[in-house]
Order: sequence, then structure tokens, then C-alpha cells
Amino acid sequence: MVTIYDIAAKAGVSAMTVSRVINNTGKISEKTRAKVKRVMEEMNYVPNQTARSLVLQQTKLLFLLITDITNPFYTTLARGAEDAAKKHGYRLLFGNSDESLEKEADYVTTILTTRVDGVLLAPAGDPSLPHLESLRKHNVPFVLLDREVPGMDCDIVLGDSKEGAKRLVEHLAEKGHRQIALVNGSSSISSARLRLQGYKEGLKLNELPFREEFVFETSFGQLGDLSDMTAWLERLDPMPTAILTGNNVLAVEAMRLLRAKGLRVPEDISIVCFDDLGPYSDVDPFLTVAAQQAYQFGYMGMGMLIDRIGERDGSSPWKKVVLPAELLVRRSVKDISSEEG
Amino acid sequence: MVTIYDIAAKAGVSAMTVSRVINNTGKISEKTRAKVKRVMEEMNYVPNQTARSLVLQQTKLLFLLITDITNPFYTTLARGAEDAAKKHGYRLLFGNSDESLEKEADYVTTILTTRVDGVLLAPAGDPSLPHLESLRKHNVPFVLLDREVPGMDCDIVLGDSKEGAKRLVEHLAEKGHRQIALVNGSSSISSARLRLQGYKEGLKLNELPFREEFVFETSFGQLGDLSDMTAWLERLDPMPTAILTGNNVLAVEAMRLLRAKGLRVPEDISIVCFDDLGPYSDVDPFLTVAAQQAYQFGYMGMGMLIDRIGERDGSSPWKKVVLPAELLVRRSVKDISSEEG
DNA sequence: TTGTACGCGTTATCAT
DNA sequence: ATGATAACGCGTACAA
Repeated sequence: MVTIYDIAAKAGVSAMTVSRVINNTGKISEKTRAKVKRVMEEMNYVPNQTARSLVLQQTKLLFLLITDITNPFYTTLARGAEDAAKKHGYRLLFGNSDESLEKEADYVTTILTTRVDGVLLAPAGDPSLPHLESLRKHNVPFVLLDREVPGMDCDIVLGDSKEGAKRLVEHLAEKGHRQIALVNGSSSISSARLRLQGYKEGLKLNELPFREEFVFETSFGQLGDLSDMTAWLERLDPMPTAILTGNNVLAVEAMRLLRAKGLRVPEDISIVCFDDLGPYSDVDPFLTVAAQQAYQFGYMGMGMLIDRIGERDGSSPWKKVVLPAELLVRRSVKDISSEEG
Repeated sequence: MVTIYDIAAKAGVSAMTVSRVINNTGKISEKTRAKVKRVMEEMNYVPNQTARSLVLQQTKLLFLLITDITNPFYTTLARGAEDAAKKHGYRLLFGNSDESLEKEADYVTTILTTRVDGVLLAPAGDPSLPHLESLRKHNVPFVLLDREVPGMDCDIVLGDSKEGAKRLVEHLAEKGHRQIALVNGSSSISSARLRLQGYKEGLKLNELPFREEFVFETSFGQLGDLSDMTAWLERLDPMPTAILTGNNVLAVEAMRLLRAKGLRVPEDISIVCFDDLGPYSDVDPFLTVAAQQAYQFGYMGMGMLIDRIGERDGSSPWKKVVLPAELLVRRSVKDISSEEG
């Protein structure tokens, strides 16, 4: 491996001079600078970031932990995070916890041993608390995304889940729907709880009754087996005329189920969801959604993280950003307001 | 920061003994091992991977560079790569080149300075050659994914692009289609060239003429602006009854275009593509595809990379794996064999 | 079974 | 403007 000493020797200067040329620090005469640069070119020298990290006590490495790499919300978020990281000269390490606490624990270990300078993460849920405490104990700055964890004060970027869900219910009500079911993620996840709350408020606002059995709670990740959800749906009487899902993945799963049962969207049943489908928004049935600003989640979160890292000791108060969700009306909802209830 | 020396002092042993406990090397009495472990717990000690990397001359870090993080083919591939890496005790750094040579060049720099132990990458195209040569020059082992780069001998995992495209054309022909258009990626990408070739062979096999104007060449990534493609389609006379796209992203873009023109799939025009849509396969219009084994691309590629890293000096011959693509018939193709030509 | 000395490649500090 | 020295945290080789 070509080291800074090899360059120094060949250029007839000290290692320190080479270091100064590399980092543009201190005063260097143009002549030596030119010579050193030429030798570096000749020898294909590349600085060793590992050695640099050791002495600088920083890796210039950040970590982004998401819960579902196949979900366009998170991949779009990842782009935002990546762009912001690059802008500030950081490199980014990705991880995918798959909504699993065990995998999340593994990644926390990786994060700790890798000595990354900071972490941006969507926690698997409330039980993630010990993981966050571990980061805090080891002085690893972090910013939470999308989900709050009770008991942990920290920087965070959230979507307005309650308001978004409420709007979706209102939209359905305006179109004449009175039997609205909810397929939601686990109640151990703050965003799922808020979406349930928004759903309830939306119902109340339209003087529709809340019925426990119209809510199906499952995981926000891909389900694979749909038998539980199928059984739930078949138990309902009357059948809902519309389904609201707590995120985009569940919307796709719901559509998969409906297809299996031979039901068309929106002719036979309407469907709306939280989160947009990214590139797939334009595919039939062209879903009506409460779209979150996925890219901004990543971009702003990363900005907050880098700000936090930049702080000396004096910790400024925790920041909490709430991004509104936008209702995008497409054509997965049928207007049944003129029909019989 | 808690170091190995802090542990040693508190446990009343030398740093070397602590190191042995951490790595399970050498002989240690159960008593000291227990005591050291206890102290490590108490002090929340976490080994510094940076220091370890420096002395060991390996980072236990691998890099996966893909060209489109929003494409389910690559995210599924990423899962396979991640699983294989973890199985072998490696951590994984992700990057997303967005089909851009410039971004790819940036990542190559990151790869070099980070001293990762190996790289798994889908090159942006033939012009990626200098990037690969740079990796080779610096002795960074790498395995190519999905795309060959003329002039570079190396390990590689490919899909059977030619055969897959041929099958798709045959399927269309069987359904009575005689006017089949191709929307393809850049001809500077080997897989696009092979898919074009398969398209031509499929036509010939069914005694259909190849017509230059029925091929539209663009980028494999998201297009954004569809005006070029729209203009192309409107120029065609006769209109194709079916479109074959070179990958899944282009299929979605094509459907976006068709929707804008008020054309239904498959009633007004049929569409098939290379690569599956992952979770979105079940969304209308339920695309017929030549599905690649995305997970296997990542899993096998990573295995090959780790094997290569494990080799001392003696380099075994380059390995080339070609994974077949499977035709999944769904319902985006209309059977027009009984209609007038 | 345990400990000592040294080196991995780089940068900060202090001299010159 | 440039250089010598020490230090970052850990593991290898060798010694005890």
C-alpha cells in the first residue's frame, strides 16, 4: 500500500508536508505543493481514511437505519438523506431492520463498533427504547424518523399522521362512504397509534360510529400470508365500502387480498392509504393517498443530525419537526353518495 | 472513550489479555476471562473497529453500489447481498449511482479511501471501465452485477437477458401480436444490447420483420419527462399492439404514458417487461414479465466476492454466473390471435 | 497463561 | 514554510 511516507520520500519532503497538501492546511510554497501533487498522481496515492479516523476521532461516516428497504417511502427518504450527507462531506452507511427488533439490535452493535459519527433511524417501535438508550450512553448523536419512542427525548422528524388519517376519512365520507375499515400497523408504533386516532376523529367529525371490529392491526411490513386479514374481512357485517390502510405496503397487501377475492378497486370497494407509492403511483388503480414528504424526511433529518454533531458540548433543545401530509386524490375511491346507504 | 487499557487497568491485567478475551484467541484462564468480561460489561466497553482495521489491514466492510435504489430489482438484490454479507461477518455499505457516471466516480473515491475489503457493483455502463480499472489497480476485489463491461475480465453475475427477451417476444407472438415495439435502456449497457438481440431473435423466430423505428432507446432509470417517448409512439404507423420494455422501471413509465393518452392495458395495448416489480407485481394491470432472480444476484454475487477476498495470492479463474429469467404470465397481454391482423 | 514492545497510517503540537 | 515527535486504539511477535 502506498502511504504518506512513500510520497514524502519520493518528493523529498516530510510526511507532514504531504499531509498539509492533502488537507489544504498550513502554509505551503506553490513549488512543493506542485511537486507533492505530482508524486501523488504518479504513485496513485489514496489517503487511508481508517488511519485518519483513528487520530481524528471521527469517521465522517453516518448511518441510516430504515425498517423496510422495499418501501418507496424509505427509499425516497434514503435519497434525501444521502444527498444531504454528501453535501456536508459525509459518507453514508445503510441498514435495513425489516421491522425486526433483533435485526435492529444487531445494527446498533455495528453502529457502536464502527464508531460512526451519527445515526438517522426509523425505530422498529416503542420497544426500541433500550437501543436508543444504548446510543445515548455511548454519546452517538441520533435523529429519529417517522416514529416517536415514549421515554426518549431527542431530535425527530415526524409526519402529521393524525391529520393525514383524518383527511382521508373525510374524503371518503364526502364520497358517501359510511362503512370505513382501517388496516393498520402495530399499536406499539407511534405513527400507527396516531393514524388510528385520526381515523377515529375523522369518523366522529362525520358522525359515523367507531366500531372496534372494523380495525385490523398487523405489521407495517410485507405480510406474506394474508389468511388472518382475509378471515377478518369475511367476518365483517356489513362489508366496508372503503378501506383505509396505515401505510402504502398495507395498501398493496390489501389490494392483493381483494384481487384474490375477485373484488375490483374502486368499483366494488374503495381504498386509500397513508404514504405515496413512489414510482408506482401511476399504476392502476391509481391510489388516492395522504402523501408524506419522504425526501424531506431524509433531507431535513440528516441536516438536523449534522447540526447536532457540529455542536460542541452545549446541547441546544431537542428539535421536533412535523411535516404535513398532502391529500392526493386519484381514482381509487368510488363516489357512492347518490346510492342507497 | 473507554479503551482496552481502561479495561485492563480496572481488571488488573494487561491490554493484551483483554484483547485475547475479546477475540477468543490464545489461552486464558476462566477466572481472568470472567473478570475481564465483567469489567467490560460494567464500563460499557465497545471495541474500536477503526483501530482494529488499521492494524489488521482489513475493515470487514463491503460495498454495494447499485444504479437505482427505487428499483425493486436492486432493493431485492440488496437484501440478498446483505444477508450473505452478514452470514460471513461483514458489514455492508450501500451506494446509489442513479445511472450516473459522475456519481459512480464519487463512490469509487469513497470506496478507495474507506479501504473496504471488497465491492459488489452494477456498473452504469461500458464507460465505467476506468472506474473498474481504478479498483483493480488498487487491489480492491470486486464482482460485477447484471452488466458486463467490455475490456474487463472479472467475476460477474448476469441474467440471461437475450433468452428472457426472446421468450417475451414469443409469448406476445403466440397471443397474436405482430406489431411489437421495444422501449430499451442505453446501448452502452450490455444487458440492453442483449435484450435488443433477444428481441430481434424472437421476431425472426416468428417471421416478423425487425423495424428500426419500433425501437426506442432511453435510460433505464426514471425518465421524468415523457415527451420524447410520446413523440416516438405517435410517429409509429401502424401503432404497435404490444410493447416490450427493457426493464421494470421503463414498464411503469410506459404505463404512465399510456394512461396519459387514455389507452388501457391490456384492452387497448399489451405490455410486458424484463424484471419483476417486487411487491407491486400484484397491482393492476398485473404485468407479465421475465422475472430475474434478484435476491440470488445479490446473494451469489456476495458469496463470490467473499470467496475472492479469502483467496491468498493465487487467483482462481474468473467466474461468470448466468441466472435464467423466468416468464411469469399474468394479465397485461391481450389475446388477439383471433382478430384481424 | 500472561505481559512487553512495536507498528498500522495519519495528524496535532511544537520547533526550527 | 517545513520537520520531528508523539499519539489515536488495537493486535502480532516474542518473551517471560
